[in-house]
Amino acid sequence: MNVRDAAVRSGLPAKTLRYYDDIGLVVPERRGNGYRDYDSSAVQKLAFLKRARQLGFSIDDCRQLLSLYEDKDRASADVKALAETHLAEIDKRLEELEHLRDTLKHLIHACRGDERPDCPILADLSGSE
Amino acid sequence: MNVRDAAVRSGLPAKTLRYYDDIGLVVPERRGNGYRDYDSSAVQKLAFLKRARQLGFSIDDCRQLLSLYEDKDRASADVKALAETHLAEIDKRLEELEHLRDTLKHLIHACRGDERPDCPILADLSGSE
DNA sequence: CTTGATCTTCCAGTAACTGGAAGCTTTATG
DNA sequence: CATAAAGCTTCCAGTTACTGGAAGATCAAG
Repeated sequence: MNVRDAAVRSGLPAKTLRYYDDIGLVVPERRGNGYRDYDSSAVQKLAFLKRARQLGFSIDDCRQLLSLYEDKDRASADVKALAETHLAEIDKRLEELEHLRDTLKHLIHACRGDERPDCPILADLSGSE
Repeated sequence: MNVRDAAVRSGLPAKTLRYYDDIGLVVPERRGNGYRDYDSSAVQKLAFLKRARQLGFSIDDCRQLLSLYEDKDRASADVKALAETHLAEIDKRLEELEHLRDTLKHLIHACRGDERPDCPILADLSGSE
């Protein structure tokens, strides 16, 4: 099947399929005319990737997940370890963002937001607390 | 003062100062030998930028914040509006990440993580629920 | 046979730096 | 004073994961 159809079935843009081909993530067969030819297993991998990306896994993580997915002798422990590492990163990012949000909320709350120039937000940024 | 000293005082890497110069964010004077020459007001702006970046503002936001900072006739409402927009983006990102985290946690919890191949994480990714 | 839709590759741009190379200037040392 | 080390300069490439667009080949329809 052509790239467009594979794109529709996998839910990814055709551009992304070409990109995944370029980086060797999902490499389809080629027809005589040079067109990419995706079979159902390729489409399945693409859908897998879409979901994995939605879960925030990096392309590198996806590469490993994909090879675990295809390895019928895998240990689920390896998958779990990958996911746990990823979860830890998300948790870290969450903490950072929450801290950011709290600080910002605090500053915004303190700012009158009128036509006068004095502003606690700018004061904080300029380090003059 | 040279780029290194300005870097130390502002808390940013010298590379970043050169970058900020390139993009016209903080453009120092130049000495006869071509060396950048930062004065204390430039260092102040750099420190301001460091803090603003720490709060997650984009470079574009920083540009506006900086011009508001320098505009003594500014309205604090403008600063507040910028910050509120930024806060909304952070809140959105937080929701997304929290959703991610919950899904991942759920999947990880369901995975035995032993040497056997069956794995709910891969099952979810492959769409076979 | 021509038109229009798809396909191909390749280049550039995104955000905000960071690392490194090649080369000039200044500073420190013998 | 000569020289070497340190610090400065510019410029190019790489990072992440695509995305947009141009130029050109191919295919399907009428």
